[in-house]
Amino acid sequence: MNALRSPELDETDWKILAELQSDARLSFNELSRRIHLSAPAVAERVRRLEESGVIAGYGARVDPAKAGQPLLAFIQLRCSLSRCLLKTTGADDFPEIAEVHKLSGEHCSMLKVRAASLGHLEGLIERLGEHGELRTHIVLSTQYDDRPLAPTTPDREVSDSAGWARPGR
Amino acid sequence: MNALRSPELDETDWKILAELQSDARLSFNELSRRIHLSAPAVAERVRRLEESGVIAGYGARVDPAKAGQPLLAFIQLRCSLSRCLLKTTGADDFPEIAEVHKLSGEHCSMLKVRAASLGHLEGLIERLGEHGELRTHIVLSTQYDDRPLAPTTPDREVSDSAGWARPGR
DNA sequence: GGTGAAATTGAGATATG
DNA sequence: CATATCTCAATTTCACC
Repeated sequence: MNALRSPELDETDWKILAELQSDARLSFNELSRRIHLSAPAVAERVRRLEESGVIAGYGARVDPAKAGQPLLAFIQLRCSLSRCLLKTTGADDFPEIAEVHKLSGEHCSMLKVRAASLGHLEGLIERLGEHGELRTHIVLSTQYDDRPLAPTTPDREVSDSAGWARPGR
Repeated sequence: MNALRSPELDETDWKILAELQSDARLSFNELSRRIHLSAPAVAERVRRLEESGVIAGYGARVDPAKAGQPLLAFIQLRCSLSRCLLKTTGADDFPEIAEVHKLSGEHCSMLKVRAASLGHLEGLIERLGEHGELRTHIVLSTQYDDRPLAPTTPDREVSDSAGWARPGR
């Protein structure tokens, strides 16, 4: 179910990912033109990226505001350890929940929710309040939403092991 | 540049959006089959959804962990009002920033960032710290990430105006 | 990884029920 | 507005260099 080796992505792979993240419907022809490679070569790379799971899928990006849900909020849930949300009730009961992350710190969860109106958001918060104490941050505006994943600059990763040499030799 | 009327999305539109969010590469034929409509009708609806901006685009979903950036964190930035991030320095200098939201409350911003390692994250936090006091929440695990936008259940929106009747009559 | 050609597939338009 | 069919164009994929 997993790729064997670490999916080391080279520069070409990142070019492909950049193009495909901004337009999932590019044909191999067009894609090969943009990154200056032959179509079969690109197809092979894309196939590998899909199989290894780096590319998880292709989806339409829906503008929440244009779709009638202009309000965005982050909600921190401080719930008793095992009675967290999604254990007592599925998240399917809350279509307005876009993301759920388990946080370090005080056994909290971070929710990202969307709502159609302040009234709607108020009701949602009330329903969520039953699962624990919560702290709500209402978003006033969004500068960047879901920016495409870009390669990490390798020059800064060196400090990961705090400069220790490998014990090998 | 804008649609004239409010983009009232009916049930069929939401079916289309659901399918397209989970698979952006569906052909009109396949799509029409799934929602039980004719291909031309579907094509017309999709065209309208694109033109009105409800569908903002189509993109590949990249798995950050599989792409070498397994760490996720939320960072609240408490910066002096006008010297907020993205005014002194562009966000292009920070490829690891996935989202930037301006928050209500204490003039804060909410950042969502991804990193390759704890060392990488540490360096990022240091660099961000120059823009103001910050509070970091490291994500331990993610239950839901970017769930597809779903229609808001209309039964709860009624309470928006707190039950007041229209003054018309 | 590049090049070529053949086969499959989907888009668009038209005419009809 | 749904259906059917047709045509055209585009892309995928294969075999070989």
